[in-house]
Amino acid sequence: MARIPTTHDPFNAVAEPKRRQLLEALGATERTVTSLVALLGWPQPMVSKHLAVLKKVGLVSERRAGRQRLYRAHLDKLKPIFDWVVPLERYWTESFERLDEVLERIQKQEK
Amino acid sequence: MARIPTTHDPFNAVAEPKRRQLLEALGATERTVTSLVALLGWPQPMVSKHLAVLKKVGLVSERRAGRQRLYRAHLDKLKPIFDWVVPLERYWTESFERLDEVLERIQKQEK
DNA sequence: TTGACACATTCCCATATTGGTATATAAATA
DNA sequence: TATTTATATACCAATATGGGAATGTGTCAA
Repeated sequence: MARIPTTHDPFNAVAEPKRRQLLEALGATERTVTSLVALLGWPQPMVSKHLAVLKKVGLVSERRAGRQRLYRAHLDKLKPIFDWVVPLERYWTESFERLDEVLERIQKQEK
Repeated sequence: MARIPTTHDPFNAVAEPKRRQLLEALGATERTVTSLVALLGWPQPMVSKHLAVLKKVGLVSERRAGRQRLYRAHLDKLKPIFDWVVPLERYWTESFERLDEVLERIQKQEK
């Protein structure tokens, strides 16, 4: 077997930083491929190919309008990532630090 | 170029579900490889190899004790993922739904 | 010192991926 | 109809992965 395909789930799809950028560039607005090319400064096939990956995972959808295609982000598809990582935050949050570390910092501040 | 190495950052390291399981299995407790093998039921080399990836990204650290190695998770290294995904939650949260959708649901409830 | 134990590492294979370049497709326009 | 515009797709190269099986390494024990 090999590595899990990028189109398998949101985790793998957004592991590529360019695809995160793409989602950010889309934000809440529908955009044309050309507009994304202009915005990001990438070669057009690169934009199309990354969009294709995002589309397979459902992170974007496409609507045709004449010769253009309008892409829209569906960020709710990131929920699995959200749901996985958020509960783990408590492990690095101050409220769960070891008591002695907290006390040590308080002492420093008192000096 | 090829795909970004799994050891490049937490996003790529954690895109593999087995590595997420491993982190969950570790949780807040230090564990031995053998203990993880028993807990997860995977072949030992598989556990070791996935741990090696997590270690390169800093998501786990290793401590030697006799012939065993004790692994501990460092979940704070997930912060980049947390910081990226959490601000995007607002896009699928009810408070940001389109007004007409909200109204439509309210009407249904009134029936 | 030899063996058993805990774990890491190597080798092999099949498979995807990324970027770049070139080309195909479809729609609008002259 | 011929051409241009907007976008997708095919092809190529280099690289890395993950699983399985085998083997290496270091440490404790008899």
